[in-house]
Amino acid sequence: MFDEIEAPLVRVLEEMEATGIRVDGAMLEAMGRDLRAELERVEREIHDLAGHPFNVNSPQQLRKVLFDELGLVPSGRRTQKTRVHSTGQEVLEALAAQHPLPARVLEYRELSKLLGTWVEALPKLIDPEDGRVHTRFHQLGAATGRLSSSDPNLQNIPIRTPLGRRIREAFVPEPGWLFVSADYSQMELRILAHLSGDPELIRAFSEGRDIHAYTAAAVTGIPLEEVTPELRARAKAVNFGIIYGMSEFRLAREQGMSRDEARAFITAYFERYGKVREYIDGVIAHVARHGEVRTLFGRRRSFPELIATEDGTRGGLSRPQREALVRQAVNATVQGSGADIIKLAMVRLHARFRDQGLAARMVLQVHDELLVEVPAGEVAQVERHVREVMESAARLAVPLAVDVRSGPNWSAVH
DNA sequence: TCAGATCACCGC
DNA sequence: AAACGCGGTGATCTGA
Repeated sequence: MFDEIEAPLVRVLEEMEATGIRVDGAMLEAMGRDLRAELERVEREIHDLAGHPFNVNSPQQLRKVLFDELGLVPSGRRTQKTRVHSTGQEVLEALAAQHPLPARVLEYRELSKLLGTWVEALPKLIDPEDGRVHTRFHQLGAATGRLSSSDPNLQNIPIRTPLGRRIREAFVPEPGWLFVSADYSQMELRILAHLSGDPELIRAFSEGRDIHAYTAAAVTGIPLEEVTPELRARAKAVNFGIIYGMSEFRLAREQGMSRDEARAFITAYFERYGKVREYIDGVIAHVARHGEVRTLFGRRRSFPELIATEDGTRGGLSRPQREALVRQAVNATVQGSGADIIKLAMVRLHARFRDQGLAARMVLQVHDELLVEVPAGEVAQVERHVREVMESAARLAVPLAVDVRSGPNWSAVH
């Protein structure tokens, strides 16, 4: 782990930080003008609906307007520390049925988030020397072995909404260069298939299936062709939820199912993917004995509090505390193995570019994606090298599939 | 003016 | 009592 991955990665990250990534400041300034105008319009609508002005950015003031003044019925969801009524996204979506204001607030929040966190912040961080933004990569920024990124964080640039995606358009290569983006397809589920050895999950990936649709069919017994988008979305939630140790409570809440339906779905999942259940139980037993878990390549994360005591007590932890640590331990094997694999790929890809005399250079890593800035004439070669290096970084029981695309900005490659 | 807590929300 | 893992950032609020 240290000699072959972390030690050589130091220089790779150092070079990526020094290289930075080019950001089109003028484009963001123009977006900023549009967004500010739009934000003011939405803000006026909100104030009209409330009957008076207030700071929409203040959950405290918003709470007062929604629940005291307009008399909307709270959902029951409370905030974490102060246990007051939440004004979070899910709550506002539900409240939208009662009054037009919550939907406007959701709109306001999207605009204000994009404007404040990226559109206004990024231009200030462009180095006037080279027109590029130089993030910091923290090699062990996450407890699982993942990188983190700060000042600015370039691992959480928007992509989900159309407006958000426009921010990615401002990330551009040098004139005459292109971006090549490569991302591991369903990386963590493939790792789970490998670690658990589950034959059904392995078959799905080996046959190149749409894993969420496949799971939906496998769990319900419905033929693959008859899986509806809604059913597929539920299966997708379960596929991810398994990696995170999701409860039936949350699945039910988020998918609009009853507790019984959610429980049945999860039960059916483990009946179909039995080795996944065994794998999770195996990790839990291992950490109870050794107080640590290991990833595919031997990275360790310590959980001393989870070592089983002689008398079977929980070592001073409440049940929720212990369960939270167990979820962390199980997830760390999967997420950490993903980190191992992409970090090794980065080390090898850097060496490959050097050995092949290519000018191409890695500029970003976003957990399962590498973004490379490439002279136009090298694109075809680099695409081949990137795919080859990433796909062969680990030999798993399933193929490690990589999607590779090139384009003129960071939005165009997705 | 500043630090820390809180809430909310962006990504994988 | 809590309920899905890993991060970072901005706005607000509070108190020094």
